[in-house]
Amino acid sequence: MNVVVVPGADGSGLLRRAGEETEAVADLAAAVRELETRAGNGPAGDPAAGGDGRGAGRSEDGAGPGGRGAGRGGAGGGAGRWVWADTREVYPALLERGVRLARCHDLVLTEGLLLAHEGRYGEPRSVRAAHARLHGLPVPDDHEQDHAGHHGPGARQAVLFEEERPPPPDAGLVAEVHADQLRRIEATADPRRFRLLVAAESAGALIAAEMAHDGMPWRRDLHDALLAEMLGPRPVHGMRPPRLQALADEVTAVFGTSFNPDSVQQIVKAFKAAGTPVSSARAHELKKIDHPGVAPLLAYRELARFHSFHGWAWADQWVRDDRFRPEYVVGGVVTGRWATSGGGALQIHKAMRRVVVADEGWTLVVADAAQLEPRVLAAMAGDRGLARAAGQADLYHALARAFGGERDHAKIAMLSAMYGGTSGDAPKLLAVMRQRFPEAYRFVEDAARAGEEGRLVRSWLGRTCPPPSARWRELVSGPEGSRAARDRGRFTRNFVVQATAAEWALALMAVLRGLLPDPARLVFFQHDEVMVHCPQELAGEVAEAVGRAAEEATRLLFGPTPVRFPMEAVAVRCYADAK
DNA sequence: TCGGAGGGCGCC
DNA sequence: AAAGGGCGCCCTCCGA
Repeated sequence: MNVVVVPGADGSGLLRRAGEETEAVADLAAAVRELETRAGNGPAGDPAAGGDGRGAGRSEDGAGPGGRGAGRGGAGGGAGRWVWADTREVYPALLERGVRLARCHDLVLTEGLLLAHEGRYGEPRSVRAAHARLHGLPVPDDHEQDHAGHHGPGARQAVLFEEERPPPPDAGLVAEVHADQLRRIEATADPRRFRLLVAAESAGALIAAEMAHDGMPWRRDLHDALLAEMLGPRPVHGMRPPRLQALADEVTAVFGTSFNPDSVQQIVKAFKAAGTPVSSARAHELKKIDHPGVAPLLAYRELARFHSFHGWAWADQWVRDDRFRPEYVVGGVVTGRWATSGGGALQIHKAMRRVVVADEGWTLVVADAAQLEPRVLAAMAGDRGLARAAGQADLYHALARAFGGERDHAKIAMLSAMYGGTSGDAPKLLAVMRQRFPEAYRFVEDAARAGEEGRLVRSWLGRTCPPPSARWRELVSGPEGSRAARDRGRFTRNFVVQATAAEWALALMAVLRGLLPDPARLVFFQHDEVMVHCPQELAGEVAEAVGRAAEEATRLLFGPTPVRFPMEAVAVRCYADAK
């Protein structure tokens, strides 16, 4: 049975079960826990669990979402769900109380998916807005509480705008919007797929909150040691670290005293004055010329980037108690990939992986989907030849013969087809692809054509791309029109593949979450890669769950298909040791 | 003083 | 002739 939840002040809230009156409860977490347990989703957490984030990642947090029986808590199930406006407004507080839930329906995320599908991309997604649309009333703007701008743990508690926030909608209104969404889902082109999309997106919202709660293991002592090794001792605020200053001095000595190595303009000007002009200040441009300033400048830039992205200040803000807790934004990318609103979790430099170390007696199970996007294309397009190759562990190797025996040529052909590449050997290789894999070729070409003509495209499950802007429509009928059309064609061409790959990954995580034995926890997700933190003795079981989740995600999306989605999991003590 | 644009580059 | 998808983040620069 579905239960509507509206959070109130001081841990209270409203609950409304289908067909019943709204019930006000003083302790929302306790009431939710009680109902979740009764619904057979397993213990929803230990009442004694405190709010200590680090401890919560360990053991006293109680069983997860139904423990190992909660496979149905994944993306598929049609059983009861918690229905609420926005997972980010409800779930973190429940997690603090040790409550974990199997399934939810996130109305704001779903509204976004539905609006886009209905060709109304970008309209306000709030429950109030949805309700107003439903009744033909004036639609309020989304009250932007996205917390972007004030980053850092605790930003969510920022009281700055507390006064201006409208009171939460009543539970009846929420239930009404939910019912309307269910109707609209049934009206989509393929309701089964769209239901799956909504379930996966909502599961993603739960997972994102849980990962922020549990945090990724992050050894601050190792991080500090790494920084000291690369940059020297920590400087006072605003100063360059010693190693960085030394490189800056070196560059300045070459170019003159007022030279700022962070200034692109000055770099280009300086190389021009030196008689070695460059078309840009990019590393690969600078590497082409012979000048004594190049080496120290590039070394400076690399270190400077490290200092500002992953330095002491970053760690102060994002790492606490040896846990990195970024803020994920589910569906933050138009293709359905996640984004982050702080912490840069999806751009963590590979060199930082050596500070990601499992707790004592625990291990990290790391798995990534190999060659996910071409496999997704093979499955979507129903191309027999490509699907046969995608049945192999190394898709590009299996394709090599079709492209004259060169694995690299097969790879360039596939990437060019998916990204719209046309440089180098791409045209020649795409001609081969068109001949040998006509359905796959046509699939991406059709998507590109749709984009060029200003039409919308959809992912496999029904996520819909944004419409072209008014500016684009202007441009496309002007003198530079073909350029604008091509750009949008490349976007839609890539959208269908990237968005479906994101769906597969979401489904994988949703299923995996339900299969994980307690107290194993998902702690990191990056597009096609997941990390689970678990006691060493569970590593084998977790690795096996990853494989099963990949198979189940494939079955949920594509049904029977010869395409394989290999997901090899390795158990490592340190992230840097994975692959 | 602040915000946006653009460059550059890390991740997928 | 060249031409490549999606992001976030930090920096400089420039104009309101």
